[in-house]
Amino acid sequence: MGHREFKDALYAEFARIGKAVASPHRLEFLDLLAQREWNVEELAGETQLTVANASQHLQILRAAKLVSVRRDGNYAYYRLADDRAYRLWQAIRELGEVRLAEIDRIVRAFLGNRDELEPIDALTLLGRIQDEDLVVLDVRPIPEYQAGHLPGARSIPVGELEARLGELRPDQEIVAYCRGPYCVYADEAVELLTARGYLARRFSHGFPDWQVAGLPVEREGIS
Amino acid sequence: MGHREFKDALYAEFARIGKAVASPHRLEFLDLLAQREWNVEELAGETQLTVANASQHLQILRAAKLVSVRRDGNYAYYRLADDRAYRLWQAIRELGEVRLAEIDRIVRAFLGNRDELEPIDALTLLGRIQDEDLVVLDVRPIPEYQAGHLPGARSIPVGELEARLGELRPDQEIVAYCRGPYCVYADEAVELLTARGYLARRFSHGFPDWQVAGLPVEREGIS
DNA sequence: CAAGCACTCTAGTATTCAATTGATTACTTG
DNA sequence: CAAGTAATCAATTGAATACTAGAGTGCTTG
Repeated sequence: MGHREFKDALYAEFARIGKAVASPHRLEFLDLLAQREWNVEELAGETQLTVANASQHLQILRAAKLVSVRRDGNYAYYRLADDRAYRLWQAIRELGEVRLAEIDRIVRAFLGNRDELEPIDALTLLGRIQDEDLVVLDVRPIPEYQAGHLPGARSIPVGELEARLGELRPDQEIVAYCRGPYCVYADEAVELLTARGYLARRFSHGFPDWQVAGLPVEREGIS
Repeated sequence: MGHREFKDALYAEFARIGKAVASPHRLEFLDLLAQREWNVEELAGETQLTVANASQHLQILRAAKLVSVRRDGNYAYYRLADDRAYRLWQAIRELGEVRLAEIDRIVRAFLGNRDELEPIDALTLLGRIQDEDLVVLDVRPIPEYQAGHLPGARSIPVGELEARLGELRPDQEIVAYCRGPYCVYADEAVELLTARGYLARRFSHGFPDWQVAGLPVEREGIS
């Protein structure tokens, strides 16, 4: 084997990982799988793909060792293989921030200007997480909250927030978070809360970023 | 714009970055561009692609904002856009290590068992880099050494090493490094040096990893 | 300003990939 | 063990991508 054949074989192997993240649907899968484990039907429903198509994308992610699967009866539960897989998605996201032109245009077209929401970063939030006058609010769907959440966070999925406003004290500051920096749930929650007179901000990132940074997490139990 | 259209547009944008790293040749380009800036002909020669083909791959990397270009007369000099681009390649490489089965098989088929070469990590090397009885040896091609190297490193490209053994003192320990963990130059150097009775090891990573970790680097000048 | 050079673009072809459809497998439960 | 369900596989279609060859662009130099 010559130098060239060696390099070709090596880079071809790495490119299998690259190919795995070359599809929009597979990137969305990674973002979802970072929240909790999902079975194929759930993922297909969440992303509006057919089950067969979702399954095939999952095979590709699995072949690249980005996700792993656990079988339980009829169900196949997929999850991220490890932190490295999430770091790859993080690296792509961070590069996306450079592409401000396109991505910011897309985000703003949907959300308006997010800077007004005064995002709070992880370390600042960590420092204040025990404060009595601060409520950390997990606005993701309940299964994702159950699979892991910020310490002391309360769960109110964004769709139920309006109906459950009574559970929140107007004298407390609220920090909402969701799946990640490009997830809109927390933005929608902050917008609603602010309109109703609450002092609300969003955590700049999401639960998986918090977790992969090695910060403390809580599991189980609805508050 | 509905939730789904928003997400589709967003992930499609991120997938452009994923697609850019879905090709073996483009990954090799990233590895090379992390060493120094190259013009199109040089890259095409190094990777044995046609100039037109290399140019097209570079356009794709540029569109994904992974590389930037500087024009000087007839020449177009390409370089990595920033550290984030290298971190993406790092993330892919680290995931590759999980795929031990295939990649290790490829590496071993070419290099034999590398564990015998006793790699030294960055922090250990940093601690000993001033030692009188330690020589840090950059075995990459000279232009890459000139574009930046470890502090105090001496440049002997691996192809010239055998002829220039007289420049090395047998009583000094030698740490060789090259482009990165999957570059073979340092392995070949260590193999040659060990066979000739020198005490030689390889740095576990490469110059770009050292640099992106924020460790000190030197530029210019051949020693 | 003509010739040479580095690079890029355009077309054309071969290949690979994505999504759909329908069939099949693997497991569970009555 | 038959029926039902979740997931996967196989085959097909159309779209996207990779590579080549040749033309074209823009800069430099005699």
